[in-house]
Amino acid sequence: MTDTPHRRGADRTEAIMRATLELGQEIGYAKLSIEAVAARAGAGKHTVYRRWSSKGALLLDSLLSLNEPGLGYPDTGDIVADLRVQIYAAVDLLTRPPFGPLFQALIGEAQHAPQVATALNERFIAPQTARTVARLEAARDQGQLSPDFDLDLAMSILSGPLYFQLLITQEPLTHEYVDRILDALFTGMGPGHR
Amino acid sequence: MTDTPHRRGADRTEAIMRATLELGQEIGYAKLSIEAVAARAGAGKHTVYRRWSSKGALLLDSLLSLNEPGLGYPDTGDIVADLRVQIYAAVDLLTRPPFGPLFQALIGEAQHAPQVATALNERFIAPQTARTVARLEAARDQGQLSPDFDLDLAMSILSGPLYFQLLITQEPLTHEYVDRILDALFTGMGPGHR
DNA sequence: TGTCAAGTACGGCACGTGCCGTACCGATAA
DNA sequence: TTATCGGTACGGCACGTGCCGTACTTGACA
Repeated sequence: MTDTPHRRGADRTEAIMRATLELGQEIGYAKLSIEAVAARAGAGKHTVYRRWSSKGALLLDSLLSLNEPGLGYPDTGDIVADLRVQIYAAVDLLTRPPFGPLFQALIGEAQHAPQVATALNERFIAPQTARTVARLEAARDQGQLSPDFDLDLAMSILSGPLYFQLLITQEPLTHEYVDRILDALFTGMGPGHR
Repeated sequence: MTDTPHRRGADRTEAIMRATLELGQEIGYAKLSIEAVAARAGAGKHTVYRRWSSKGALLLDSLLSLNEPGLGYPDTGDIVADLRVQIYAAVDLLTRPPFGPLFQALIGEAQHAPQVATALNERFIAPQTARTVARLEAARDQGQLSPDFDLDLAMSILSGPLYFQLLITQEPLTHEYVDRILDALFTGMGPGHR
């Protein structure tokens, strides 16, 4: 079964995505070539191009293939604790190889490939955002947040600084940093402006 | 002056950076090639490679050459109003062509070119951040903010969501959005968590 | 159920193209 | 003279496509 040549369909798809992740981890996204991926997977270039229109599309599928969603998105009734669990999980994912570095490179690619940007948003960012907003909304409906609490803005304040550190300042993402953001969002910046 | 062949030094540097910005605006960063830049500038490729080690380094210099700092960073005594002016200016810069789109592409490039990332941080992000933090620090020293006000965290909350929209969700950056972030930071998320 | 022909996906190879980064050349300026 | 310049040529690499022979799948027919 393993040696049989000319396997088909999902078989090849998986082999190619696996090769993409392996090579990406070994040599980095920048040096990754479709030719090398095909060779590693024991596939022809046509087979790659038939399913993916670009290196970015291939990497996005490859990354999503190893992201198991549904882990760690609880609703215990404590909105802050639940959000902490969600965002810890997101930070862990963004940090852990091979997902983290390759995902970061994919965001980079998206900056000059609009199709990749759209796909990345629809298939990863938006669902992740939706889960957090849904949890916030539930808390608001249960009276734990004020009725005029701005869900989308809260979401941006939770996510923005994380991606800012990941993509711009390149400082490490830590759970402690997440705690500080949650503190600022829900209890304010110290006594704050006065 | 225009037709004289074999001009030297800073003359050539400026012509090459101008060609980079022109071509970048016309065809986008992804399709921009050193060869095309050299041709447009009437320069040899060697002259480009002598001064810049990569396309990213060239674009960074080109972009910085048209960013005139020192505009709109006032200290009127009103911290919120002053920050608003600063961040409006930053948003305008990030939005206005040719700077905006090319800068965005440069951040993308930085994701898989560490040297570009470092240079981008040192020569653009860090100075910008420092100005904002300095203004916040002055406000804290003057008693307008509480003594334990977290300057760096505030900076992240101000910048993060902006870059998140610019790089990830690709929604338009507006002054109104800046206002909402400032509101959240200095007056809290509605009555907020309770 | 068994056979076989048509259709499809495949691996492998070769091709032309575009851009890379380097090397060399003759011309021009300091 | 000497360093810098524009221009050109070069080898190398990866791109995306076309073609070929093979292996697998499908389904009609007996």
